[in-house]
Amino acid sequence: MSTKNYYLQNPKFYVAVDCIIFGFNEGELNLLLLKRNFEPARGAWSLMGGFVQEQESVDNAAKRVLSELTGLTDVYMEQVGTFGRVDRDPGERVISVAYYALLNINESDKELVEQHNAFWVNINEVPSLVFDHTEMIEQARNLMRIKASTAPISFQLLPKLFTLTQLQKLYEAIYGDAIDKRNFRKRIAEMNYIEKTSKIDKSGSKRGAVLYRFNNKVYCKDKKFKI
Amino acid sequence: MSTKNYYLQNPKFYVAVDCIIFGFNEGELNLLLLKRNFEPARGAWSLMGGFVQEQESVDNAAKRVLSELTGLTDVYMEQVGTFGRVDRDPGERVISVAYYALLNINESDKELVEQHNAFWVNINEVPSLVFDHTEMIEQARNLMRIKASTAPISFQLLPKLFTLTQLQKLYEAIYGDAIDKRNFRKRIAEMNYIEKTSKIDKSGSKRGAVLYRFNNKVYCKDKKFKI
DNA sequence: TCAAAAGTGTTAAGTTTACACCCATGA
DNA sequence: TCATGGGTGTAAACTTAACACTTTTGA
Repeated sequence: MSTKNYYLQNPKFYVAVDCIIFGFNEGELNLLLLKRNFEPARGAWSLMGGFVQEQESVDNAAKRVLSELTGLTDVYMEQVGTFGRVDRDPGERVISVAYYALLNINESDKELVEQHNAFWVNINEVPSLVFDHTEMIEQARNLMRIKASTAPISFQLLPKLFTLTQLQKLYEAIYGDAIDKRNFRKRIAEMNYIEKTSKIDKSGSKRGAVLYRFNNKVYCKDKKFKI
Repeated sequence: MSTKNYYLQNPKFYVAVDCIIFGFNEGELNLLLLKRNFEPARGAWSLMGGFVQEQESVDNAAKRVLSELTGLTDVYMEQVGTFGRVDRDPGERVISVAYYALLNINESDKELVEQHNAFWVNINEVPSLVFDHTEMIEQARNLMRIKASTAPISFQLLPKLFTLTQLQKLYEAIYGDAIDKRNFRKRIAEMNYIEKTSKIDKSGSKRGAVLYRFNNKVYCKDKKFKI
């Protein structure tokens, strides 16, 4: 068999990417979902997705699709997995690679989001979704939870300066469980790459809370993280 | 835009699966690798792979490809991830989904393995591989290590009856690190789904070692596992 | 009789959890 | 002056890690 035939005798497929986009605002973990104003499945809720093109890697397709919706580049993304059931998309056979993204809601382009008819939805109030998108979210959420407990990815969801109460609320939303304030702060105090600044946030309380910052350079020295 | 056009304007791709096949024998963790006697990259080492076909899911393609090489069905497999760099396969653009499989070497069909020019290679002595297969193995190994510490998947690599020394050697191979015998056995003793049998294995020592068995029904009751 | 693998408990160190009050401030 | 969120330490429970000798038996 020639090298050429080795490929030629096999079928080709549409390959898509779907993005599970996490955002955090006012103590709530949200997902950015589309209320589809296009076919197929017009009117239904879905993840933001798109097709892989000839001259882009699958990873880059995910970045492009995310940027089409949010205007953001350089966003933290991680592959969740590939969904390849024959009938997962009833219109055509499409193999889809899911990615999750973590971003700061306030940095996203609100106009673009509106144009796409996309909405931030509380992670505990996700509506029914097309195809296997519910399963994708489930897997993404589990992966993200595990990763967030062992690597400092949660800061992607926060502004550069944040209070410890914000950080704790975020972890409570990720884990879906309350965390003891003193134990939490004890653990944070041990990570010297979570740096106290001299700035105070007065928006959340009368007394004001110290603002902290994640210092990636310091983190890279030991790379130990556990919450 | 019509529903039809929605798909039609997009390109299609070859989609492959590649299998990272783990086996355990005589205290060693091995991978089943091909010394390719076919194009492309004839003569080079690679993972066993194959193309996804029209009427099969991606998961089923992985199962089929594994079974073509080993004769085995109902093997424990898990998706590692999708590798989609544009030039990852220099012959043609191919998007590949990697899976790892855990099986008992002695149950595999030795004739089929030989026909494919495949060999069991110690995991610490893996040769250079084609394309991005080295990276696939790296990821698979990490995933498997994490999974093996929190779910009873290691038994897939052992015969139905096994000694505690075998089990310990297996975990030492998975973690690449020595384990304290008494602490290990203490942990095993707490898992009452790892059942002592009345059988003795005399092959590994003069004295003989008690054979144990994994009882999945008992495991399913509490599903707690941690090694 | 001895070499080789099987089997067996205790203690110290470290980690995790539970828990309650004072502080600063703006309204 | 009081309601609100910010900030702080200790002790008990639990988990993990370190460690060495006796047993059995076939060669």
